[in-house]
Amino acid sequence: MPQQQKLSAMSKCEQCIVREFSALKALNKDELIRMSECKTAKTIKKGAVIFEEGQHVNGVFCIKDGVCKMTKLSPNGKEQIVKLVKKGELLGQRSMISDEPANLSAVALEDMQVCFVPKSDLIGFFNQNNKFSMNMMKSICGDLKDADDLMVDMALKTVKERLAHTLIYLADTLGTNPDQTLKLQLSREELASMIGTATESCIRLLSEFKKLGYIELSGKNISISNKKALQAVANH
Amino acid sequence: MPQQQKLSAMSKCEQCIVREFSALKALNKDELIRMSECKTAKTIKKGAVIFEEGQHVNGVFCIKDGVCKMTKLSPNGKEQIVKLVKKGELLGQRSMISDEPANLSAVALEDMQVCFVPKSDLIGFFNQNNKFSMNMMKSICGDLKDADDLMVDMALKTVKERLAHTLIYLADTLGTNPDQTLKLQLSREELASMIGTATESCIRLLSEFKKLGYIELSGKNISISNKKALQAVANH
DNA sequence: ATAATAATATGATATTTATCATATAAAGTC
DNA sequence: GACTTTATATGATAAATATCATATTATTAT
Repeated sequence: MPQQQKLSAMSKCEQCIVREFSALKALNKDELIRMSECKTAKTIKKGAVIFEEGQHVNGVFCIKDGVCKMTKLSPNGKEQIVKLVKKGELLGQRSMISDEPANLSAVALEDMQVCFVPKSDLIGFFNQNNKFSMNMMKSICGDLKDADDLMVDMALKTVKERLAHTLIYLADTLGTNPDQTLKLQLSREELASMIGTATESCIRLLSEFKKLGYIELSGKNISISNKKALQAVANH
Repeated sequence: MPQQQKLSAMSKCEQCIVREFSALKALNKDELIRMSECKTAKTIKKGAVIFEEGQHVNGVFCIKDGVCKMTKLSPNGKEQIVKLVKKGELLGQRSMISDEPANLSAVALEDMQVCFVPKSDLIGFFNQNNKFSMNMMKSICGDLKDADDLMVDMALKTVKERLAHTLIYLADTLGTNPDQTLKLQLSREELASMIGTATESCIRLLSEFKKLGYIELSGKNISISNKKALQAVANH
């Protein structure tokens, strides 16, 4: 039963690649074995909601595979993508640590494999492993820096600059396929809601970049053909 | 020598009001006494730079009195105010915890009284007092939530909405004088750089709010005369 | 396959916001 | 106090962006 075997291997945190990333890398073998026992593995289909703004999460999701978007709804019903979270990263820490309902919704952009670790168990690790707490704090500090930077970009950069920047970010952070297209496929609406603009404006600027020879478009696939030029747009 | 006495009282963390706010409230009397010995009290004049983007801070400033702005310079030289930090709050934690140069500059908006606590001493408190670490983490999580929310506001709200929101925020968070004017006096340029717009646009919208009877202006003094109306503008 | 639906694309126009110009008022400086 | 500089204010205009309309192309469902 190779299928069964695979599932059994999957369930051991001490053998999971994800343990080498995020704050989890501070956990020792014993702690990882303990985590194996308290975690719940889940498969999440593309488009499914992992948790929603306002919901109590009460634990952390550890992303083994896939990417999700963190979004917030404005009073007038528009959705803003605040950040993307990918393989190797954690989800829901802020809400868990603050003991507050989630501030953002998490929605899968691809099929995902995640493990849920309940708060009670994590608090145990916090108390007995200082390096783990410290790592978690550093990781949240990184998120804070990113959020501040993004806020400044929103305030000071034009939509065109933000689109150029976002395309480079998508290529650098989430990678490209052998044919150079971005691995993560976003709808134009999603791309627009990452950069904070109307879908039509986003489409128009993509067309413009295409005409200038900076990118290529075919359906949902986007590839960067002149990264230097895009970078120049992004930085001024 | 009442003056001398006052100074001596000021130097004891265990008697400082600020200890009741921020993550410091988790420290016990012994720890506060220890902190008194390692801290350095400083007076900072309005307009003075506390630390600058890119600088290594290597500790935390504890604000006993006054307000400062945290700013970031864009590549094209424009300054964005990312947040205000006031009495009772800490300054420089993110940079210290991440072990990175400061991401933002801190500039006094009023005369300030602050105490600097070196990193080495704080790390000691982190290691021996779990509640302190946890409080610090919660406080940074709060900052992260604020940053995310601000980012969404920048992306989805108009300049008018952001100005209305900011005026209410200034009144609620930093208070008003007996004559109803906002306690914190910002230049039009600073107000504009909080909401992420051109100074002229900010001035124009202030005039508009004045004409509508929402606010009153006299020099640098701003007072809110119709909070409900402003709130309505801010929320839609 | 074909119809129905949703996503992408592009034009026309309105709105918002920035920029440039200039006037007035306030605050520092000698 | 007169002068200089800086901040505030407002008009005129340009640029950026949103909105509405409509076509075209993909996707999905039957």
